Amino acid sequence: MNAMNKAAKEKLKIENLLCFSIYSATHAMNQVYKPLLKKIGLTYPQYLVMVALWNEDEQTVGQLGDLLILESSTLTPLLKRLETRSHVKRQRDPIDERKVIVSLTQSGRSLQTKADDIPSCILNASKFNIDQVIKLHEQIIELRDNLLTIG
Amino acid sequence: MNAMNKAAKEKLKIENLLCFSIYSATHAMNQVYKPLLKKIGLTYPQYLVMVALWNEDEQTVGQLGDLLILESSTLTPLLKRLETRSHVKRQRDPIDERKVIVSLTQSGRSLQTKADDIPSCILNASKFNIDQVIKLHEQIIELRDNLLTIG
DNA sequence: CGAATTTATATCGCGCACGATATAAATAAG
DNA sequence: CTTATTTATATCGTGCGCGATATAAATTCG
Repeated sequence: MNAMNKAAKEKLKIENLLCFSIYSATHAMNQVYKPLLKKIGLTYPQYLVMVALWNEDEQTVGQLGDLLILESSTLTPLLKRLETRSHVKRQRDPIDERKVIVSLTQSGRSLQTKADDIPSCILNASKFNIDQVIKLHEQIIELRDNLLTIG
Repeated sequence: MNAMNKAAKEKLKIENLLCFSIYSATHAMNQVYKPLLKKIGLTYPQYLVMVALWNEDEQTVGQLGDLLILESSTLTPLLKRLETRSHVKRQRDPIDERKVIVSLTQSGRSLQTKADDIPSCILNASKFNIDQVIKLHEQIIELRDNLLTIG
């Protein structure tokens, strides 16, 4: 192996690590969220759905899927679990019966207050300041959107 | 709500988005890897194990778990699937029968060549240059390790 | 209008990922 | 040496997450 190949290999290795760092950062993040969310009986993906609904109530499965970048095959069972715990209601749109409108119940709305301190706990755990967080966030969004626009 | 609270809410919202950006970036990354890995019949977590073994053959389940930050409850079934496809061999350490040593088969070694071009494909898809990748990688590793050192 | 196509959600199968627990080997303690 | 504890892996149950497919409503096209 010549120097050229070796340098190329190094580059590829570093790039490889980026994907692994994101992959393992997701798991780490989940570990921090888990005990906080356990108190209010939510998983992280369920929490994301609730955050989406707290921001804007009465969204269709499709809208939630577009926002969270998840398929109906992921959302439908998740939403059913949230419905079982009576945090959300699922009902067909009377105007377009193909759509299912997901809305908050009183129980779902009351969860918001209980979840209020979670973001600050996560920020503390990250040990990053706001500027770092904003910059990192922007870069990751850019990376993500680059990856998503392959086709 | 006063200005103070509003500013605080904004901060928390941005921080919230960081976690979501990492979460969705992981999914985006998986989408790019999937067609590339499909050609050689691996999933992304399986690919990570193979990369680990290509770097250093004959590692225990525990060593792989430490490296990839995964539990035995995740690795054992995954390694069994890799064994079924005859990419790896699993055998108890004769010196310490609690340990299971995972080693590459000829088939597993031959996969490395077939996987050679994957890292460059991912780098291209990211549309990032090496310097960006290195910096982003370092930040994410720092974030991840901060999150992992809560206890 | 009526058939073909598109759109929105749901179902199914498979592979993670982890917490809780089990099992068995190795080590420590008495 | 025997018992207790620790260590390493495996098993089980639950919840994602997605591709492939199904179903039914809405829209388009002839």
